[in-house]
Amino acid sequence: MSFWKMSTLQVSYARPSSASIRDANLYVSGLPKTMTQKELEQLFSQYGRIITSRILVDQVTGVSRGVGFIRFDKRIEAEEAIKGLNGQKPSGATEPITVKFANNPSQKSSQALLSQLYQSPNRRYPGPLHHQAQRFRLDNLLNMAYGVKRFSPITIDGMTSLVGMNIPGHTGTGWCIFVYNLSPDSDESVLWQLFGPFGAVNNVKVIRDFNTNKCKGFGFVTMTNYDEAAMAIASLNGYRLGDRVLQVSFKTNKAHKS
DNA sequence: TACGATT
Repeated sequence: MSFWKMSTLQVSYARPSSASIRDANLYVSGLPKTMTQKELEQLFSQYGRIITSRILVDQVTGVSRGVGFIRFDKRIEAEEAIKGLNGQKPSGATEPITVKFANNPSQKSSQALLSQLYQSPNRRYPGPLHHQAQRFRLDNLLNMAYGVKRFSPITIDGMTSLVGMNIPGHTGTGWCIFVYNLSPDSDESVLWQLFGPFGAVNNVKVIRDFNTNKCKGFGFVTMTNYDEAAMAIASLNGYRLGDRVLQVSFKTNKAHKS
C-alpha cells in the first residue's frame, strides 16, 4: 500500500524586476525606542505601499535600537517618503528621524571575518584579567583616574539583571567605547589594531560623512569583557596617534556638551 | 565634523 504525503505550497506573485521598484528600500534611524513596527508602517504608509518593514532590536534585551527599514513597492514612493519624513519628528517623538536609501545588504562580510581573526586569544598582548586581585587593583586605578567612587560592574559580573540598567558603555552585547579625534582618513582597521591587543573586540565602527565618506573624527568599539574594555580605555585615552591625541571613554547616551 | 547602528 502506498500513500501521498500532503504538503502545502506557498504561492505568490513575483514582483517585476524593473527599475521602478529597484532601490525602493529605506533605512530609518533615530526612531523612538518605543515605536513598534506597526507604528513605523503607519508613519510611512501615507507615501505608498509597503512591501516589508523591520525594526532592529538588541539581541539580548530585545529593545529597539531605534533603527529600521521600510521597503516600498516603488522607487518614487520611497523618494517621496524621504522628502516628507527625513528630519521630521514623528508625533510624540523628541528627536527627528533620519530617512535615507538603504545600502545593499550583501557586501558586509569582510568586517565580520576580521572580527573573528582579532578575537583569537593569541593576539592579545596584555591578556585578559582573570584574577580577583588584578580586578581589585584595576578598579582602584579607575577610581583614581576618574576622581570619584565609581559604580563597579565587577561586583555583578556574570549576572543578567543588568538588563535595563543605565551603566555607561554597557549594551546587551558588550561594553561600548567612544573614540574621539580619529583622522579623516581613518578606517576600521585602526580601531581593530588599537583595541584588539586588550582583549575580545566584538565590533568596531568608524563614523563617516555620508557624502565625502571621510571619518567624522570619531568611532565606536564594542568589547565583550568589562575588564578588558576598562584596560583599553585606561591605556588608550590620551594616546598619541600620529599628530592627534585620542580621547577614549565608555560611550554615553547623549551628545557631547561643553 | 564630539556619542552610531545598514535587515
